[in-house]
Amino acid sequence: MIKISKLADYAVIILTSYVDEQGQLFSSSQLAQRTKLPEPTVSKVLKLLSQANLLHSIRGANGGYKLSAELKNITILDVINAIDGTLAITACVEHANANSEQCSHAGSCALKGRWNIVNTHVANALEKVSLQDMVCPVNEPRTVNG
Amino acid sequence: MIKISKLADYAVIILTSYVDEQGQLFSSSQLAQRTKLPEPTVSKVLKLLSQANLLHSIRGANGGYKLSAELKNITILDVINAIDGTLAITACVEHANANSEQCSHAGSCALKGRWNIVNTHVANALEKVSLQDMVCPVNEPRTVNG
DNA sequence: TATAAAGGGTACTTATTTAGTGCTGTATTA
DNA sequence: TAATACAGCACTAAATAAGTACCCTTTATA
Repeated sequence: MIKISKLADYAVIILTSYVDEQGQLFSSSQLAQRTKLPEPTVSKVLKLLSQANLLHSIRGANGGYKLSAELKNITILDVINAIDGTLAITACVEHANANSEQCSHAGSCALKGRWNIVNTHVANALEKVSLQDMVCPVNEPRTVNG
Repeated sequence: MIKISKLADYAVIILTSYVDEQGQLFSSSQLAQRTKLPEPTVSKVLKLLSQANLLHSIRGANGGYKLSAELKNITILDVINAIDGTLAITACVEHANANSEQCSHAGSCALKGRWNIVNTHVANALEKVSLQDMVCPVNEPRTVNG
């Protein structure tokens, strides 16, 4: 099954919880409360998001996290890259990115590098949806060109 | 990490191995030899592909499998659907398809149903790539509009 | 008509991946 | 300097996927 990890799902929930207070600073415990997700998990996600510069962190007392950009400028692809690392649809693509090697079937495999096409297509698709798109009401007209 | 299952990967390898003999009938052991994949696994994949009508199976002695359609008319989405069931990017989408229920965070979750947008985009992306696209040489010009 | 070849289905075991948790360290403010 | 909050690392447990084995059904051919 091709699916997005739960952590990436949580990340979207956490980030979109800023929707009406996009300049605000929230601590990890506040975000856990607001999203009703377990705090240790929220904390883990927040760390990953700040490493990827989707959130800006402020340490010390009264610290917390705030958005580095507006929700409309953060894409689902950004979030997935932040949580799971670079998008890699199959092992072939993964290895190709990591160490320029072909997979173990390279010799007999007619698909050499072909999965990259699929990977690019999926990345493009994920890049077309912003977090703002994820949060706006269903009955509100939107334009997302597939 | 968002990735395609190995079985789906194998399925693509197996199906594309027909490329120069698209009308031919091959037994599972022949296909295992040709693709250099383990026979039990090939056999498992073949069953799934024939259940999804991507392959037509012929039972009995001298039986085997042959393509139900030309490679150019089979998409990556078809293969993934055959192997993994209907594409469902997140648990939300999965449940929505299965039993019309919202996920456990539905009450507090601002994303209700929104993952469907992403799901649709990814499905569209996967539908744009055919097995023929996966097999033709890299240096041969192709047109795949992302 | 018996036998062998080949697909069909199911269930089980093992391996891999992902999720979740906890502990310790560092920075900052009151 | 004490309290608060982020940072990083490592470990455990749970879920998922992969691989394998077994027995059943179908059909061609001797």
